[in-house]
Amino acid sequence: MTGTRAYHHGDLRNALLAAALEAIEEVGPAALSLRDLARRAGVSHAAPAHHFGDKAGLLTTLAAQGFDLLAQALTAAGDDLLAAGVAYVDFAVRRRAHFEVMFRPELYRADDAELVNAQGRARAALRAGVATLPTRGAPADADRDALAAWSIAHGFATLWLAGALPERVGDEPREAARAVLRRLVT
Amino acid sequence: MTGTRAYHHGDLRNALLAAALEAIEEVGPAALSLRDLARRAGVSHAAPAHHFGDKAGLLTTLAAQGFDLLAQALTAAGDDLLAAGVAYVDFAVRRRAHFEVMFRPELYRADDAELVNAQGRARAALRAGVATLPTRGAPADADRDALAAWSIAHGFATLWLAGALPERVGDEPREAARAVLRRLVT
DNA sequence: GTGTCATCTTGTCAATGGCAAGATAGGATT
DNA sequence: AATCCTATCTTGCCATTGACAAGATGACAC
Repeated sequence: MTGTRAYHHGDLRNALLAAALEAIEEVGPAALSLRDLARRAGVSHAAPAHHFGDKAGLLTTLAAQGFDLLAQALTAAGDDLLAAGVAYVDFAVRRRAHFEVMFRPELYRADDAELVNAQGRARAALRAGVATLPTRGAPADADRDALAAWSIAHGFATLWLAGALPERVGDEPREAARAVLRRLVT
Repeated sequence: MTGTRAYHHGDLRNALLAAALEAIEEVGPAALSLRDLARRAGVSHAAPAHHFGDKAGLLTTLAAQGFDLLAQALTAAGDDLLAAGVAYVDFAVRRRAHFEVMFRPELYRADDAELVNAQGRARAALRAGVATLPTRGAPADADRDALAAWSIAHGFATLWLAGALPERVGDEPREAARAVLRRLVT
């Protein structure tokens, strides 16, 4: 992979993004070091700046990528709300680096056009899943139901990632999430 | 407040903690700068190290303080689960700096004794509130119910803090939280 | 009055982000 | 084929930061 091409890396942009995902899984998005990424990719310390401007630029790209991947994952989960919730948690755990960046807007440029578009796609996919939830009470409660579903999935995912959950929950996020989400959905 | 006492500040430790809370609300816990805190308190750049060792030490103190405050807030909310959930969200919003540190364990020393104790108190207060939830199905579901309640409150709180919620949710976290939590509790 | 110790300062070093200026290469134009 | 052109990458630099070491100061005990 790391063929030492002289001067021109060939695919530095993607190599840096891949290295960033690795590094974020190790030390978190805030402690990310552009110079470390450059070392991992075998280029000089200033090379990343050309492709992303600054650290916020790189994280903006990752966040947009993340919202896009989340939209895909939710869409693939289909119309079943429970399945969508499990897919949400599964996404957070398997694409941990992306997920952690996505919900830390102080680290990236939240007004980036491509990012905002990807956010819209993810939001739409979320709403599509919630539409199958039997409305309790007035139909105007749809918004609240959507929020409740998003909240419980998001809360479980972040607590899982933070290591805040008791051990007896187990090490299988999908199963544990399904059991918890069922409490709201059924 | 900032009386320029020569050499001995008098209450530097607390002054630094207060400055840290301010700074975290402005730039987040990861971007916290010990030297900035020193400047805010009017002392030299190395003064914080004496009281907290390093940055992780200061954040460990804040996290422990936060779990303690959360335990108090949940206890004060009483036995009503809905009230406890609202108190949880209210805590996250009003004590944002504490809350953000608490759930970022990579920033502090998670094995600190005082911290672990405070975590235990918060956890106990949480469980006490959940005990009032009518168990659905087998009694062994109590754990799942507790997790579900914690997840939905935590998720709503973090989404609120991340600014991820749509504007139509409003600007009153307590009311919005009550509406969402009711979906699970009732 | 003296000693002792917590508190705080000054000085230093390595690492980082970001900027500026320059070097290189690959492709387009002629 | 020769030249230009532009994206890509490098080297060099500076300010900021966290952390450490050594020293200065003053409060308090005796």
